[in-house]
Amino acid sequence: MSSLNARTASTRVPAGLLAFRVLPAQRPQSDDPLARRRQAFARGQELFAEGDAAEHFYKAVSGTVRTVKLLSDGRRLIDAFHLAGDIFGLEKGEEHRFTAEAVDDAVVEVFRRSRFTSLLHDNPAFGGQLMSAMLSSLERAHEHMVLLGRKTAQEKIATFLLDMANRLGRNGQVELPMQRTDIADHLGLTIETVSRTLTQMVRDGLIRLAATGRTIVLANRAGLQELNA
Amino acid sequence: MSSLNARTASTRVPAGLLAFRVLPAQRPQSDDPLARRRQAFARGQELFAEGDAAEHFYKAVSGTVRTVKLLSDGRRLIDAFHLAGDIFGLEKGEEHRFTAEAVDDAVVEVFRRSRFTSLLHDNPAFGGQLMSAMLSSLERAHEHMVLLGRKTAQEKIATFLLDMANRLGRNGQVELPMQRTDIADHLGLTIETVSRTLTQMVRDGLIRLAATGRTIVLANRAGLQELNA
DNA sequence: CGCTCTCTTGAGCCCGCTCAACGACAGTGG
DNA sequence: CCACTGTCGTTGAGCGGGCTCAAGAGAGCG
Repeated sequence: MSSLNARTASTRVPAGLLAFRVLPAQRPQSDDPLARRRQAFARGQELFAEGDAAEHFYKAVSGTVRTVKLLSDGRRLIDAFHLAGDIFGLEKGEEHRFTAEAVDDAVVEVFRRSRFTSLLHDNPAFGGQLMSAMLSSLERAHEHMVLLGRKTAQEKIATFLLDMANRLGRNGQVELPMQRTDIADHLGLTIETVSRTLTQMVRDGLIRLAATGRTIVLANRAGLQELNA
Repeated sequence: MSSLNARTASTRVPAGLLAFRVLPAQRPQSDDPLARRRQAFARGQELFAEGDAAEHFYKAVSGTVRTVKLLSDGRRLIDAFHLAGDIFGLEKGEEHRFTAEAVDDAVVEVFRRSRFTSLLHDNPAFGGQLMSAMLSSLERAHEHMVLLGRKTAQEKIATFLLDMANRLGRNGQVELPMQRTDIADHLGLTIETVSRTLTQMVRDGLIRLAATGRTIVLANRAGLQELNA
């Protein structure tokens, strides 16, 4: 690991897509106690960066958002992919601890954090929901630590595919929203290992790959489950 | 990785230590709204196991508690070491998602989870504290994912030592409460690699090891910090 | 049709793993 | 008192899974 796998996905975006749009809130009444609004982000666009003031937190509405941590030399880890319903970007301190970027075109609901503390008092039910979301996030994080620390490449990929299929799959197949680099940086692997492992899984009859490589058919779910350890 | 490092620390305990004691609460008035009590656990003793009903959650008072996840073949990952003040064991669902064991003789404060939801309503301040503890836990988990997924053995050990020194250290030295196996299973390494890396750090003048190997002097904190990436 | 981005595939290497042995203690019992 | 036993940590030798470096094939787009 001489260069320590610091290759990072180019996140450049076609210039025309860079401007974001503030969408009208679903119900734009101004007395919404959560002060939420909707916002759309184009593929590759940054929602917020590590170190930014954490004035807002977010709930994914559609599309996919990745939260990213970087080491000083560029090595990258994607903590999580956030799909519809997932809450992210809520911080204890005053700054965001990671960067959030749109994996594909994504729409999120934006909440003001300043309302957060008062909300816990005025609306304990909302606090409970938030606590529940935090606990889910923590569970995911713990599971992912086991994956990163103790699973083989094959097991990592199998776990990842089953998870994505559970969250996005239809009829035994998944359309992955992210590219190989993102998968690698999520699983603590290199892009080459991800590619090779998928190819091997095709040979083993566990999955089938569509032409683009983004659509994956789970040909042998039981076989994948065995690798899920 | 043919046996995939499934060697696990023996957690057997001298028979005489196995009985635990329920300590008198600090202020044993029965109107404590948090319904807390204190409990002591001997080295190696289990607080709760993965799959147990999650009726309580815990706050470490003294000593060290590890939370552990196991794969089916015995591979082990220690999510975290919990020291005085840390909250752990709070679940979203009805079951504990990991096992908690005392690393050394430890005392914890035990909270009833059944009080949890009502507490959020009756005592929003407590809810805020709990939320804050959850967010801290999440931050730690995210940092640890970067370590597990992207750091080298040397960097993992350096990060670990600095973290433990910040939490437990005095006068530039730390008395580690856990054995090498625990360190390995926390960092996603083997016990041999932990041992070899520490030895190499001694050779490099970064640290000094006491005779027992548990006490570590940070001889060159700046050097360790550089490895912290 | 050239340019860029993404993914795949090959060849070879190295970091951290496996397997193995040993030393230092602590506890235990004859 | 010392032999016996189990635990914990260290060290050595050798291997292999996943990495690095490199090249090339498709797909999408201006």
